[in-house]
Amino acid sequence: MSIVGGKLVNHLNRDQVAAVVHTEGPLMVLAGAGTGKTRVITYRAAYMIEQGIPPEQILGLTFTNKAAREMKQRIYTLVPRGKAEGLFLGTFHAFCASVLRRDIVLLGYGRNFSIADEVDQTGLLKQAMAECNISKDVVSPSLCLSLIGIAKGEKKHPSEVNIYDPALKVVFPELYKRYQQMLKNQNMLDFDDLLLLTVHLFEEHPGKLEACQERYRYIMVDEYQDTNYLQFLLLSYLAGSRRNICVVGDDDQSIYGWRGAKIDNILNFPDHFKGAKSLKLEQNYRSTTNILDASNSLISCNKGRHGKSLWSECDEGDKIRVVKSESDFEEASYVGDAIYDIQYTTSACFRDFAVLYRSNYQSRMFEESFRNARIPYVIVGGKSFYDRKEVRDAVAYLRLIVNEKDDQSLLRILSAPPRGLGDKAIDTLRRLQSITFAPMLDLMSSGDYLEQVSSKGAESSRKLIGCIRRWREVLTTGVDLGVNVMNYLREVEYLDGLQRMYKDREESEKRRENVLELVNAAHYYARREGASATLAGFLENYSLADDSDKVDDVAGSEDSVMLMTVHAAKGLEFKNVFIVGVEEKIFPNERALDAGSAEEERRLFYVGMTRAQKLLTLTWAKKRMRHGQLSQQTMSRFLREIPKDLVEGTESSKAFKKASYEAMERAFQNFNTN
DNA sequence: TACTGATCTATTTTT
DNA sequence: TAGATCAGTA
Repeated sequence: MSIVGGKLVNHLNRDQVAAVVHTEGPLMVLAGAGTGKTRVITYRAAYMIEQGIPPEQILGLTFTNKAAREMKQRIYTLVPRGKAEGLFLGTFHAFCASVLRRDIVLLGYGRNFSIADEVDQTGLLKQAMAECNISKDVVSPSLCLSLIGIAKGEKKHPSEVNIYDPALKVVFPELYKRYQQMLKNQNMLDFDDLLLLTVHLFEEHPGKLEACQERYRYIMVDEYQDTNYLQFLLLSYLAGSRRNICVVGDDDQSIYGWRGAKIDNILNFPDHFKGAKSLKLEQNYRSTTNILDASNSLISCNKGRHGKSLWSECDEGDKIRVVKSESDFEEASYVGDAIYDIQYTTSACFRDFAVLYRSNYQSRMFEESFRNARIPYVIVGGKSFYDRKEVRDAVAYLRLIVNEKDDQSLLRILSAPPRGLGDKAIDTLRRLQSITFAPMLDLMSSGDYLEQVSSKGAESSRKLIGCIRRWREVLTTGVDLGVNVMNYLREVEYLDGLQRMYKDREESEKRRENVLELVNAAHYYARREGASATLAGFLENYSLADDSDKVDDVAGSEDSVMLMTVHAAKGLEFKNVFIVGVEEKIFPNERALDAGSAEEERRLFYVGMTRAQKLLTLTWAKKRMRHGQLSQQTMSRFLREIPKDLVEGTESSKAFKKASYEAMERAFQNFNTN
């Protein structure tokens, strides 16, 4: 029982050790916030390797690439050099993508499939609605998409999905079918398909499943509370009769129910895997006892929990600050002010602070305030680099190279930059496709098409297609990826086209830089992967990159306050945390309440609270602009659920005065001592 | 076809 | 408030 010479017990507490050494048979570890969940997973992997289990037999599944990356790094430091080689540690989606890249041909798709993102999905669905003659006034595309997601996540036939809207109920199965057909025609998979088709593959080709079972004999799953039915199914298939499956999670931190996560998976694990050992980790190493007690008492308002109570050897610490402001504006300036104030008293860096909110739009007020106060900040999530229009356009050009059936991408680039191909050309393509079912890219070089568009359109079509075909030869080799991507984008007239698309000089330059940033990413990717680099591989990386991946890009390099949603903050910790907008209808979110997710909102708030190590501040404002209108706000129910004796209440205007008074006093003292 | 300005409307979280 | 969409014009 040793890890790199030392005894396990020197690194871990009793419960953690128990989890690490239980390697055979099903195991559930209920790990509260900050109880060393990652430590257990990484030590467990290291321990197994040390026990002589070949690393390639270990499969670790996470929800984010970041979590996977961090665990991998930690495992590598725990075992002797080279000993962890071959271990698979990645997201569910990445794992499924890798399985499908090998065998998806068996399901009638091409191995060069593209992965549809939300924009592609919406485009596809809108087109499906148009073809089925369904007006978007009757059915909202976004609702429909989320229902499709739920249907897939629960592996349900479209007619089995619970739909309250009678109009949608009637057309849903048809829409679903059409949408799915369009995806397949374009050789595209949406995120849910990655999981669903892997399950199909295993069901229809048992040999493929057996091969996987044979290879991956030990399975570990992080954040098990966020798995949906498909993921559960996948896991139970993979675990097979060996049942060497270890899941780690926290039912109190299940915050993705709206995306189909089934908290029941973790609540019922002992039933699903009979004879499973179950362990609880309750010693928290992160927060002060005040923060823990407050969090515990908030979460205890929920029903249907495994029931856990976190404790800590840390001291009491400061009380929770609850700050009332007159307005959203005042709230934002208070937070800025408080950051400076806390910096003075605790010598904290900017990166020791996080401002957490329920919804992305809430960031704006704080951005302005921080800019004025000269506080460096980083916004995590929201409209990220990859979501920028010019980046997406550039990616569409690349996707078309890899997957010639990708009509979504073709439609995107047709008028970016404008090249005389507009509605007319698109109509023609659609019409032709409804007859021939050929990819639009092919149709564009057909005589029928060229005859029907203007001579200018025909000319630029020929040019565009020629260019794409030429570069396909070059780019699919994967050689000099960065350079070639750059030259392709130039030759296809995208880079220079930016100037025509954005006539404001400054703006077009900015957008050009962003595209070059993407080129750069391709370059880095190519360097990292060496000989195995392919354009397809780069695009897959891009598609599966998640929001938390973008955290370290910036966080490591600069000393900045972090602004993000509570969802994005899961798994992170900060010395000082501000949860802002703690008001009814905002946190808990109004629509979530309507949807009956009050308990999930509470768990979300719990996640936010437990991010704090030292100081937790909860702020709310009496008035704020909502939908462009002034609205009177009331304090969130969550504030009432925290015991009064753990709280120190203030009003921001008073706190302001107090802070500035203290700052003056300090300055005065400094003046005297110097 | 492409661009402009006006109007509408929706604001939850995202692998 | 701002983004998305639409209708009308060059």
